Amino acid sequence: MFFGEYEYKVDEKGRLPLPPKFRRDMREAVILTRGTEKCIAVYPLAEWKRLAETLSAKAVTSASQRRLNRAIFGSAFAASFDKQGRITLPFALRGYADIIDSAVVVGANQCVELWNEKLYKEESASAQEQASQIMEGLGGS
Amino acid sequence: MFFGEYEYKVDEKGRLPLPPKFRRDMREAVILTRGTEKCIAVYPLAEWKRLAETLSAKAVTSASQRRLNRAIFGSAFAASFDKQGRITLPFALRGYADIIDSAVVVGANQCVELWNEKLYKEESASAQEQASQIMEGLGGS
DNA sequence: ATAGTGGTGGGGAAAAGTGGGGAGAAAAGG
DNA sequence: CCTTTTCTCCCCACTTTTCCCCACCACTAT
Repeated sequence: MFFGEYEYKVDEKGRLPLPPKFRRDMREAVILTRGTEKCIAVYPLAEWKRLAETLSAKAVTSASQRRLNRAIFGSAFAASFDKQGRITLPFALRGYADIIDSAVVVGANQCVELWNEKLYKEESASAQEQASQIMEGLGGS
Repeated sequence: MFFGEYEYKVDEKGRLPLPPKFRRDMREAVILTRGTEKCIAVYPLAEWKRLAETLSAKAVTSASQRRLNRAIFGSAFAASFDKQGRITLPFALRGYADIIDSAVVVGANQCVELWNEKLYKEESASAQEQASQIMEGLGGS
């Protein structure tokens, strides 16, 4: 289980360190994919395989099957840690998530998300607002 | 299992490099065919044989059998790697997929697809949307 | 104060991307 | 049928990128 929020620099070679706590649960390799929102999702290898199987099973027609394969496997990249605990972010994903020289690393339960700092602030602000509205409706404080 | 998305140049002789990770799983020769969508599908030889057998088994009448053979084997081309890890794309397939001087190489689980860059962006956008909808249903992120 | 842990940066070796040239085979024309 | 031309395939060389390792600085905890 991943949680917490950290900010790290991305160096000129596209390398990003992950918090030591996260590394321990990702000893081997990880899979990087496009997140549903404009971020990069990082899965432990085993976790991603389970997810991929689950998703593939949902497609009924062969046309949507192929599409799903493209979306799931096409946007997936393997990455491993160097001796300093960093992973190299593929250029395609950096462009998608708009991650240039720094990234916010967010624990999101099963996976870890990598965000552009500004985008993350907006996202978490609206998430906060949504949560507040729900609380209002519940009559909570 | 193939995954990831890469862009390579196609030189004047119609040669296209494949990512090293893909080559390892295609040690010998590969089969190129027209994809169902406007792309070129690349299968490892063994994988393609299995696929061809599976399809042939579905044909009941001899007429449909001949048709299938035409469709499957007619648009299939063998290709092998040169010392630099490149394959030469048949002109017929390049025209079909609109691949001129560059191509996007996409891992799609059992096979690899080759796309015109612009066409792939369109396709992957809608594929991504479809995947997101399915994920919503699963409650995943 | 010191040793250990973690973030940051850079350099060197190896691999991969790109382009061009030459030999052989196939095809076309005399 | 032979010659000539074109096309294809294979090999070689160069440039760029990537990967891995090492070193430095900051902070923390003992």
